[in-house]
Amino acid sequence: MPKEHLEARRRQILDAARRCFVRNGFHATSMQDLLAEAELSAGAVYRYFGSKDDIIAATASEALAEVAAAFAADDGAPPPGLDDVVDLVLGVERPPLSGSRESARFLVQVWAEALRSPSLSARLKEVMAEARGVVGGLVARHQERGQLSADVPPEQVADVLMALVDGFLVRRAVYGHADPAAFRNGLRALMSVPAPR
Amino acid sequence: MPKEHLEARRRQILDAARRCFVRNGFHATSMQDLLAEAELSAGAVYRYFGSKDDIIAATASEALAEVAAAFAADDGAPPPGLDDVVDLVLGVERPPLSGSRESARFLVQVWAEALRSPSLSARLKEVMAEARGVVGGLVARHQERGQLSADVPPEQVADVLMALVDGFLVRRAVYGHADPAAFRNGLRALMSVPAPR
DNA sequence: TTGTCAAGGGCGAATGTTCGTTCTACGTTG
DNA sequence: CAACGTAGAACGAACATTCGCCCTTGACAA
Repeated sequence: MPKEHLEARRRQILDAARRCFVRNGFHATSMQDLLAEAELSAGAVYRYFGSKDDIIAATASEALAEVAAAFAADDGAPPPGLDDVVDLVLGVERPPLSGSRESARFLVQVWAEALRSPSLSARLKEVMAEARGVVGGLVARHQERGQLSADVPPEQVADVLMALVDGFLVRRAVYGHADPAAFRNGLRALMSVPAPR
Repeated sequence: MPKEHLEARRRQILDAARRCFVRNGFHATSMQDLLAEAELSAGAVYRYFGSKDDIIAATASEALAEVAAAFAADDGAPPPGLDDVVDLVLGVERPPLSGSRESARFLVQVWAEALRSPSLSARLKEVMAEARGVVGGLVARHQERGQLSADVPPEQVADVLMALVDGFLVRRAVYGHADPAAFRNGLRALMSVPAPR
């Protein structure tokens, strides 16, 4: 009886917490908000988590794990077109990262929280460093095939691609209007600009 | 006596508030933190601002005004190279927007806060819509000169450019390592990718 | 089958703290 | 002396967290 029930309760709490945090941010969400959303009492929740900070850390960590998984899944995959990389990472077809506007909103909150939590910041940098490696590898393979000028460090291109993803997430979370197809279209156009001067 | 002194006090409070908010976020900053940073008493601060929310709104609004000004300054300017647009907007030479890591951090906090404040969200969308118009205009002029394929709506390209800026800000704020020159370099490489397939 | 008991999950009022805000008394200045 | 700014103690509300009690559950003895 215990094992699976305990895990289910934990999930119930984390899911409720995520909904609250998406709606109101970490620090503007009170424990009472969270308890109401989870339909649980204070005593019950505190049996599973030691403090509110623990719950914040757990939800944030889970979200980052999803991001890491989304990038790791592309590692070693047959090298797609370079803008397909963006597609993948925008999660047009890959649910975890881009799930919906809620995921984007939550990630923005995580960024903000990482600005004041050293441990969260460390974990975030870790995840992004790994992702940079994966994307950098894809870029390098394109360079070997001559589809991209080879005299620029692959990491620099990877940084730009990942910044595009972050920027897209911001637009989806904050501004609302973020159509992946239109975005891809714009990027495609940008990628065909001739060298300057 | 009154006029300029009042304005100076207001500035003193807003500057202190900004420092606090950058350090700890809006809601994890207490009034006492703020009072200590401003070296003022509660009574003094509440003479200038009605509530903590007013202070949050004022600092956020000020930051957005700086962003708007940075974009507006480029309107009607002689059309630079398309990656120069990115330079401008990254603020390599334009202090207000990119000032430093602190500005980027503060903007991330503003994004997060906009997720729960309708009025701030509205103001943010307003500013970004205007910026989109400016950048879209620059893109359109490039299209007229044949420097960019003309069969794509300028706004779509503008969205990508602005997402790049947002993404760059995230990286500067959160991950620390964000060298504008390297970024520009990576983007330059990306912009010379031949058409796919 | 039925009665008993120990264990533990769950509850929600109570707790002490900290929050944002207000109020009154005290300089300071023109 | 009047008027204005400022300070800091004081206030109620709301916060995160704790604590003692209830109820359910499963094993076991009768």
